[in-house]
Amino acid sequence: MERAPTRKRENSEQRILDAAISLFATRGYAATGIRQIADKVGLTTASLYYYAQTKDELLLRVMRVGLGELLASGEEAVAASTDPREQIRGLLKVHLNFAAGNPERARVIDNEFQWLDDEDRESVIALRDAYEQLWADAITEGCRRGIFLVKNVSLTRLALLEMCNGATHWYRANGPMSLEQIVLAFEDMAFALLRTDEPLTVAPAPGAGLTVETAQSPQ
Amino acid sequence: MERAPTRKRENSEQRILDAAISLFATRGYAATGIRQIADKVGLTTASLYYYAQTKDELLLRVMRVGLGELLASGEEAVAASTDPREQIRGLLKVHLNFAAGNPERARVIDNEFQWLDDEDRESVIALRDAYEQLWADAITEGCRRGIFLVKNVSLTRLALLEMCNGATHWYRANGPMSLEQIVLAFEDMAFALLRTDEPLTVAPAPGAGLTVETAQSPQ
DNA sequence: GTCTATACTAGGATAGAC
DNA sequence: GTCTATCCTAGTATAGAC
Repeated sequence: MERAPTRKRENSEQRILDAAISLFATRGYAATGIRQIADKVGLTTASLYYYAQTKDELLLRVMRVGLGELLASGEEAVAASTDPREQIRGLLKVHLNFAAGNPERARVIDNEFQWLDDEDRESVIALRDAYEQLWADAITEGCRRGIFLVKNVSLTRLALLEMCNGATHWYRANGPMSLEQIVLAFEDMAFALLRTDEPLTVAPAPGAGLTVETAQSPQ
Repeated sequence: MERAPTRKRENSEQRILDAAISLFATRGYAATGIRQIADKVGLTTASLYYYAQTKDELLLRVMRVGLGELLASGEEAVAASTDPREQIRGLLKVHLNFAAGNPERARVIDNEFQWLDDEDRESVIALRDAYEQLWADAITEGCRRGIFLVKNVSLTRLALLEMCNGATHWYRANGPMSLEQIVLAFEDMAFALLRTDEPLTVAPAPGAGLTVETAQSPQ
């Protein structure tokens, strides 16, 4: 029937979620009051309850939507190539775009899921695990083919993701490095990590043959 | 005169700090009530105020002590050798021992300094910066000598530290990897990161100007 | 859809007895 | 050194008018 209420609803709904993201990111979920959210949107607390029945429903929605997008983008990136190197490149781009493109939302998703109740947390962690599995699969497949050389897939995956998430702490849109430059820099670091060090542990004599292992099969 | 009050005081004081660390780590500073701290120690909230005049004085003490220890250990590790590789090895060991040896305290130090007032936060960040500078100096010196090859010292330092801090999230004392094994694995990853891929394809002219950026914010 | 008004709980902090 | 008792503020959430 009438469209006005719907338009209005979508407006306030999104504004409430945006305000929640911003406050959850800077003050943490627990320290954020619904009064603050309401103030930021320009509504009263009572009005918030028209859109969400509890405070943690807001958090849940932020996480479900965000992780859903991340997972979808990740799956798309992985599907774009069968070459593990290209898959990692794609995942890096997706992850850094996500982390730097909306660092507040990324920080909330990263840090606040302890506040969800058991059931919700489980469903959110399932999304996160599915996403991390994309990385694990690409790394494992790269190792299987001898393109990557890592001793411990899980440790490497954690190091890579942790490294990328660091960007949510220091990335600024108007900083000295563009997002493209950052992606390139992280590609360098990621591919450095994806080769085990052992073949390199002998310090190269300067000037002498700086033989660097290129990606090659172990046989 | 009497020693009893002193002994008593030191006992409760440490117990209060330990309880605060544990609660700040699992629930966050803002979501932790002084009533919870008091309950955990077995005192009343009024008694807490005998030891600390405000809640954030507890947080400040945790951070000052912790970062002070970390900085001292870091300086010791760096002083133990002039070889940047050994310095990095020492810093890795110090950092991982700190992060895994008391992950709760490490998480508090890492995540909660936003709650300090401006003056206290400044002094705490100065400690953290001094510690991070140890890493930056070791990396820079390694690059100067042509031992390390990194494009961006700050980005690499951040990636390394972020990677290590990840251990506070997943390390368990009774997990499948011992702390020694983890240190070794991180040494591999760290030294992999400290050589960028690209410059290695060209043998660096030894001693010649391998111009390396000095420490600065990565952006 | 948004409001006013309000219920109820828990927060940090203090005074003063023991 | 630790307590009881209490102040005041801010928290989430709800009822019901408009």
